Parts: sequence; C-alpha cells; structure tokens
Amino acid sequence: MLIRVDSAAARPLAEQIAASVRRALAEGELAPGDRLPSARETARLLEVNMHTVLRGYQILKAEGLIDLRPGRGAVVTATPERARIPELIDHLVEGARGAGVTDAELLSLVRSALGGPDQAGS
Amino acid sequence: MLIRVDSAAARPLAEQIAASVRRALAEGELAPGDRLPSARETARLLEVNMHTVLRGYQILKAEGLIDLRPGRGAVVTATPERARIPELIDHLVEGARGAGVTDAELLSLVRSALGGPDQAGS
DNA sequence: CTCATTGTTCTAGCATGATGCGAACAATGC
DNA sequence: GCATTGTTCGCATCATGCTAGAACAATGAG
Repeated sequence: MLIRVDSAAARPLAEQIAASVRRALAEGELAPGDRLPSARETARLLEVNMHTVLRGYQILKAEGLIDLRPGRGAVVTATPERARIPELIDHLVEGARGAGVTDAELLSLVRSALGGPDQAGS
Repeated sequence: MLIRVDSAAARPLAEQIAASVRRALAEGELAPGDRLPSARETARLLEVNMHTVLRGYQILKAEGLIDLRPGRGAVVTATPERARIPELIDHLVEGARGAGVTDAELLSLVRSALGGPDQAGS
C-alpha cells in the first residue's frame, strides 16, 4: 500500500499520511501527474476517517506537492527534488526550536543567508 | 533573563523552557556546577505554573544535562558539547518523521551507522 | 445533460495532552 | 530546627486530533 499509518504512534495520523506520500514522492514511486487514491478509498483501507486523510492531503497541498480538486482528486504536481524541500525546511525549523532560536531570529538568518537585506522586526 | 518563553507559541511551554536552558548551556552561558533558578522563582518570573517549569527541568534531567534534588535545586552536570547532543538527536528524529521514515527504520540506520549489526525487528 | 465520483464545508462529540491550581510530602543545607 | 526545593497527589480547564454524519460543489465520463 502506498500510504501507511500507525495509529499507536504519537505522530498525528494526518501528518503520517502526508509523510508517506512525501517519502514515496522523494523516492520516485510517484511522479508528476500521478493521482493519489481517493480520500474515501484510503480512509476505508487505513480504517481511519475520511477527514483525517483529507487533512493529510491538505498539508501536501499547502506544501505545493499536490493539487486538489473536487471530482478529479489529488494529483501530484511536484518533482522528487521539489518534494524534499518541505522536509528540509522541517529539519531547519525543528533544529532552530531545539536550539532555542526564535522564529523571528530564524527568519532573519534565512533572509541573510539568501543574500537579501536583514529586515527583521517591524 | 536566562529562561524565556512565548505563551503564544504553539511549542509547549515546558519544551520552550528546556530549549532555553539547552541553548544557554550550548553557548557556554551555563557551566557544570551552576545552579538553575528554582522552579518556584522561575515560575513567578515567567508567569507560568511551577509544575510547568519542573516539567521542563525533568526533560533536561532525562536528557542527562542537569541533576535535580530536593533542597538543592537544579544543578548543571553537562558540558556545552554534551548539551548539543539532545538537540542533534531532535533534528534527526524530526527529519526522519518528515521523510516518512519509521522509528524502527531510523534505529536500524543509526545502528548501522555506528558500525554495529543491523538487528531490526524482533 | 445526467450521473457517479471526489474534494469542500459545516456541525457536533469524544479522547487525550498541556497547563494551571492547591496541597502535602521528603530531601537538602544552613 | 527550619527555610528552601524538588516530588507527588488529585482535579479543573482548554486546545487539539480524530471521528461522525450530512449537505454542497466541481469534475469528468457516458
């Protein structure tokens, strides 16, 4: 099965679903244009609620990895390379949190790393 | 102030407290033998509950960074180098989660990276 | 157009975790 | 002895994740 979850894990089910797709995408198991199984279908197979699956799909949509449209379903839009970006960002953010770096400080650091002006604050 | 917290952040307060101390430790602001402010004192200053501060301290104790004893308070036991380890582990775990790597798989990867035998599963 | 499929939105309820609050207890160091 | 400090109870409150059911709207095939 493409998407797998562990209901016993502390990780929210929706995030597990998103992570499954992200991983399949990064490993080339999914390509741009491919269609994910419908939320209702996936919910039945995983024995979770449809809303939970949709929530996972919405995460991927917000990350720009898939496209969601009623009647057509969830379509992959990102390349494997593109799929790794959200995960890298996740690393960065979690690392900053663990180090006690505030969100504002992190943003400032990223901005300066991008070569732009350091315009933190108002 | 040594410990700072943002009650508006999504991050749990106890984890923010632990992150603050971890960062101070890693940056050399705290050295082995130093004593953290008492939980009651910190709670008053941060305007949070004492239990929340103690919960943060317990996290640090579980990570082996400080020593907790009634009547004596919270004493730093870790070197700055040692203090960075929990945060590095946190990066790794969060990265694995974001990539859809299961905990068992991650453990296996770490084991093999350490040169030991790959004895995943039962 | 007709219709099944699919995502979207809404409301509601339940379980869990984080936090707060109060109190009593035990260990430490003066 | 005594003040200080962490430890351990129990309980209340609030936010979040998940489930549940229903109606709605967009899409694509016939």
